[in-house]
Amino acid sequence: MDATVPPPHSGAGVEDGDRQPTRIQALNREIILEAALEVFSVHGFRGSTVDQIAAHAAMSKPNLLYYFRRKQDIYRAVLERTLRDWLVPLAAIDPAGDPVEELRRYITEKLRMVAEKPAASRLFANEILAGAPVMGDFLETTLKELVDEKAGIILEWVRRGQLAPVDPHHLIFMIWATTQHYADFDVQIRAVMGERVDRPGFREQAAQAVLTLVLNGLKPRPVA
Amino acid sequence: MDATVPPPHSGAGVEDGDRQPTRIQALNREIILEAALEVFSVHGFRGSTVDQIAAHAAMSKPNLLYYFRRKQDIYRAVLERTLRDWLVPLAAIDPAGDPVEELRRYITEKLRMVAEKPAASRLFANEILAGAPVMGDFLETTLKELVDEKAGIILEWVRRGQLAPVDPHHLIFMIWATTQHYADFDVQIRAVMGERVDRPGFREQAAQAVLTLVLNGLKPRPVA
Amino acid sequence: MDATVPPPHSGAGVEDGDRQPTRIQALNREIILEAALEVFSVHGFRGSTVDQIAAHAAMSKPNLLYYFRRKQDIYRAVLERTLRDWLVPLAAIDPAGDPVEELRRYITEKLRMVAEKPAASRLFANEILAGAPVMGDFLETTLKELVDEKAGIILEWVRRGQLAPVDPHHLIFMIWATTQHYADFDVQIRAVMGERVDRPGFREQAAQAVLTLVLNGLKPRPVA
Amino acid sequence: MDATVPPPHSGAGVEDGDRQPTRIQALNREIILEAALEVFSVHGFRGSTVDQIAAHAAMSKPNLLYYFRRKQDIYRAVLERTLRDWLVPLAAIDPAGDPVEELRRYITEKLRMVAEKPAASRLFANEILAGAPVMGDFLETTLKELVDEKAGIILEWVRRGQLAPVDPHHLIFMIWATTQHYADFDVQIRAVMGERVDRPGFREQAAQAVLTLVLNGLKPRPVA
DNA sequence: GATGAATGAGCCTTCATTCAT
DNA sequence: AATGAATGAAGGCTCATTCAT
Repeated sequence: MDATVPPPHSGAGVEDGDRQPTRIQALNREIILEAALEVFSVHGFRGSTVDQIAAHAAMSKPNLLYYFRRKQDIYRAVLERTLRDWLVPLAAIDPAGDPVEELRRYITEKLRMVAEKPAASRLFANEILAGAPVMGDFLETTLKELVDEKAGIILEWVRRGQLAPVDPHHLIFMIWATTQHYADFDVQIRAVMGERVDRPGFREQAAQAVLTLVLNGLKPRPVA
Repeated sequence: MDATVPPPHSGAGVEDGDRQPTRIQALNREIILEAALEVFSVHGFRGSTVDQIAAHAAMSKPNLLYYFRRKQDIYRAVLERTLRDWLVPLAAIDPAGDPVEELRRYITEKLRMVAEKPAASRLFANEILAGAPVMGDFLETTLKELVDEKAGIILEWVRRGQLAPVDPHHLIFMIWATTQHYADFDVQIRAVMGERVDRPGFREQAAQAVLTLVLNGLKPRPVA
Repeated sequence: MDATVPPPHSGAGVEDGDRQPTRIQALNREIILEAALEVFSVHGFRGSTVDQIAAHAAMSKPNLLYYFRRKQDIYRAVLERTLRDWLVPLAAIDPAGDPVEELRRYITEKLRMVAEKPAASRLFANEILAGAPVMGDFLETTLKELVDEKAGIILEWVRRGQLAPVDPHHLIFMIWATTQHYADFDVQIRAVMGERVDRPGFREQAAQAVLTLVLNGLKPRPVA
Repeated sequence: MDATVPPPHSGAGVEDGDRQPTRIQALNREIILEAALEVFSVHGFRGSTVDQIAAHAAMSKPNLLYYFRRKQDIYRAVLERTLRDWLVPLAAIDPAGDPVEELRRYITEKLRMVAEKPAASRLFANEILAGAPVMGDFLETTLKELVDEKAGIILEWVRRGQLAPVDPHHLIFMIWATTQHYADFDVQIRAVMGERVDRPGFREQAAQAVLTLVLNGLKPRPVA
């Protein structure tokens, strides 16, 4: 409708040039992303409103949009930022290490992350439930490559008899499922467990259960 | 029966009087619930629109609202209906049966249900991620009671040495996590596994992996 | 962001299928287009608001948008509808007729149309001033072809000595300019002429002036 | 001079005090007005944004508003400035000169101005189409007086038989219409004429056509 | 039973304008 | 003289819901 005129907003906003962000910019972006994580992780993209995020960030809506021009931009930013951290523990699996030990470390680390930032886990869950409209590419490229690599390592361990014979991909899925479950289904767990969830030691107890089941199932057994 | 006064009851529409629903009414309600499941399971309650559901049901929006007066009513109905089926396999765990066999049956049954109606699993996931605003009560009452009961059974099995020492609640959570994961994170699994997902045998392979890990982890081991 | 779900609004609105419009639909669309003409012709596309149009149409904004889903759609509809009528007088120029008489008829007809629907003329003026973002294609195809055809006729008249030697395109532009001026610059004319504008006979006087100048300038003159 | 109290005058910004504008101030005002002309002339007042103007002026929005505190102020300034020049050729019509020659000069001069600053012409057109909300007063006073005066001169020429009998006001309108048309409807003319518009000689050709038609129509004719 | 028509409330986004530096 | 940051007030459009037929 308007090809003759430069797009609006070209003289404003924060994402314009490539200038270094000022201190207040960095701070506010941080605040916004934190707030957005909180909101998006509960209601998903479509169910969340910019108003909610602005309220969480204690910021006026237009000011929030001064930092991220579109709701999508905020969403993408939170998602990407969290994605960066998310794969670190998996990537750290060392083919030269002891199989069971490596897996134990991976699971433990993952549980720690999930306990520390359950909202991040829920954000992913929501995105994937919605069909991964934004994260789709990432899943099919970066994630797939990493998983395939690590699956290869696990397969090798199995071949060498260092692990019970298990399909490595499914093993990885199971670790994801069990570790993230404590964040994603937190409400359900609280409903069932009641106050026990907040007692000290609950996290350790959960970790113990996950490790016991997964690792015991993996340890090569004497032929019986 | 004055038409100018809104009907006093909540679930209005067709459920009004005490008349039996006609065949077409029952059919349409069925169609709507099926459509609603499809839509809500992807976008959650807030992210879904009545329009989408109406479109899926190939029905006009006012007609749909004739059967369920409010979006919430549809949501609640589809949720409740699915809940009824959902707990059957868990409830079926028999204290008198063989522990490993009972668990194997439970897991297998759960995987079958999830594979057959993945949308139902996603509907729950969405509801719980959103904080279980509707299902909350159910979780804290019906579900909790059932889980506690079954946890008692498992605990007894452990005491008797029929199972490795595992916290029964966490065991149940892990079974939930791993079985539902294949539905809830389907998109991710497809992204990572590619076409393999649609090959025959994939489901069996997944079942095998879940069973292997969980059950092997549970079988009482020789003192080593 | 949402490729997995059919586009919203698919079950609503009026433009959906190819069904015949009901009587009330036709009526309301008419009312809306009339109101839109009034508003767009004054403020142009970007300067007009859907609110204004709705107010002019004595209709709520969402109801208006029920008939035309986007502001653009309304604009395009008014424009296209007016375009249809706009070229009729030009198209009617008959190569077999008397040149001066044909032009007189054209000018007179154009003045009549402009006097009857000055808003239509202003709508065009606005669209063209804005760079014809919507009408551009039409100008370069339909209009150009028609003008070229009629220019050919005029040129032939000139060649035969039936008209003074004038570039036919420029002649057409001048007729457009002078006839539309009375609508487009109405405010200015009123400011300068005061009440005289509303006196009976003003229109005829204007027509006389236009005809006198243009046609006298065109009549072939004795070689002097 | 208290900084916490808003300045009492309307045209604030740099025009504040009685200080002479520095060189850079004058320059920037010039740049802004030039940019504003470009933008307002295309989209009109309501359709234009301060952002667009700032972008055209390669200036930050707050800085622009430092020079003109409100969008209206810029608009008014650019309009008034252009108005000053606009009437010069009309004012120059000399009652003592040769009628046809005077008109030829007026038309030629007007065409030159319009060709040189088409944006100015479009700015007027937009303002008048919008109902002359800002220029209204000017039209009813200054312009009307000038036109009336010149109309008197023309009338006298007609009376003396130096011009064909034409209503002088309408004659002036026609000259305005035809001369400004080439700027205001430039897009349309380009669409119809194609590349010919940019060929050398096009302007002269247009001038010739306008002069031929208008002046031939005016030359007193032998009684026929 | 079914649907066309209508609307208040809300949501994303833009924009003129102000504030602080 | 200049700019980053902030905001109230729209504006376009969607959506759940109601009304009338």
